[in-house]
Amino acid sequence: MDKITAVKEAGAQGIADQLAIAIHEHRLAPGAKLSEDEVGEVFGVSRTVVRAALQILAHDKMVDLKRNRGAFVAQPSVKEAREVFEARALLEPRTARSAADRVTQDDLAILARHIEAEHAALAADEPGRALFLSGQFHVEIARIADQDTIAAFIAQLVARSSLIIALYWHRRNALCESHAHHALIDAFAAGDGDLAEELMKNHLVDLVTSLDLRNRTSAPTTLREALAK
Amino acid sequence: MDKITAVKEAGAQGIADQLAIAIHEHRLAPGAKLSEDEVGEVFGVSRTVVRAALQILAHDKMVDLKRNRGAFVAQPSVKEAREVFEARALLEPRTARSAADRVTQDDLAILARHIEAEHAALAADEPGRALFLSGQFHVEIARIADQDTIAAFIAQLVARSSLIIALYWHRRNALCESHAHHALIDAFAAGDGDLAEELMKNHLVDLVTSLDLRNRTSAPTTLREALAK
DNA sequence: TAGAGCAAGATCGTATACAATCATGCCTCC
DNA sequence: GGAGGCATGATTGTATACGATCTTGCTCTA
Repeated sequence: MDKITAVKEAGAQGIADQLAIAIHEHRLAPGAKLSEDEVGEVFGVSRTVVRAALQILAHDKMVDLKRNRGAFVAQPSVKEAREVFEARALLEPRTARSAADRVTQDDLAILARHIEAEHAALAADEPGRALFLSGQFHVEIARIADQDTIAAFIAQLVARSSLIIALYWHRRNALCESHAHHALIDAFAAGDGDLAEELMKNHLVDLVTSLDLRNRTSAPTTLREALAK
Repeated sequence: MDKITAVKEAGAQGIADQLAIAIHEHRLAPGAKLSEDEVGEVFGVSRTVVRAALQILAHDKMVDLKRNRGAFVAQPSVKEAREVFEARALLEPRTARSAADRVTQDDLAILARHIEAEHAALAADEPGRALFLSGQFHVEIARIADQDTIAAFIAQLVARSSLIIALYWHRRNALCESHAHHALIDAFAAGDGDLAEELMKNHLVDLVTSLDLRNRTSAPTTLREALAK
């Protein structure tokens, strides 16, 4: 309730942020319908501002806007999933290197707190929130590199990655992420750009290989899949 | 008139596209005001859809939305300009390599037509249109690489580059672009990914060095600049 | 005469009302 | 009994009206 009034003051962007976090934390599953009336009622605003929020999310590819049908949480296809991680592979390693060159003690403390919060979320049995924080870790690195433009791209790609993980997650090794992030912090602390770039590259490869991206389950195959079973 | 009715059917995205092209072709200068009423009257739609179009452009950083003030064509800062070309340097060379591996005869013909149209625009004394086509050449390469996600990023970066060029263009050597693009086509035709990647890398460096990004003229310095003169 | 306060105009932000479109269930006809 | 068509309900698309905020020019006072 308190959160909602704060959101109302922030306008459409605030509502978009709240919805994005809910999607990011897997509290809204891919394919879920976001009715304008319903969302508006929840946040206590009219459809006008809800529509603006949904447009923001649609532009970030987090929801699909179907004409005269409504807004649905996006269901990235296998091709889209590959493309997202392809883009991350181009952007993030070099950005991690830049971050290693510019990182400050304050930045290191912030990153450490991120990991701490992630562990706390896992301990509290909130895996969705842990995943969200794990993603924010990557965005924070771009911020440290002082690259706002690239950071915006990475933020979008991380959010889409969350949807991809919701759809295609296969291996259940939640711990590997933390180790990779810890190793990155160590590389930052040592100011080792080469190592940071390499670690990030490998970390992204690990992420992709933990997914099941064989071309069987495409986006609009839900009904066919139910049939096959 | 004919164009406007077509846009009206395309809705907000159509209006956003038209405005984006006008900005891209330097027919709308950085800082120009885009009044909702005025735009709505021009396209024959209400403010509702105009607002949606302006939001799309704002999300792509082509217009600045100032609360209770209105929408203005963006004026990228020097920092933003550097960041845009930094991002392009990360994305485009590797994408050019992928394109070289996947290019077809049809693709080569399309690229050739792009350059042809660019020359025609220059001959017709439409340098803005030539610049627009020159940018689309880069987007087309991402499309050839079959990377829709990266292509969307590059499209945004190219559009922002157009604003940056409008603000910071220095050297007046319009021909170098065509040569670089011709060389890229040759590399594609030869299927030489290494060469394509290197050519694109150098091409982007050339673009940056043709700009004057010394930190004197920041975004909100228009009045101070007028004073100094 | 210069500056501060105020008021009027313009423009944006939001809500609501109406129109258009699509999905779904029912009815009729074959 | 099944399939096609139609009507109804729900939901989105668009326009318009009203309220909030900012700009700007005027006036009054020191």
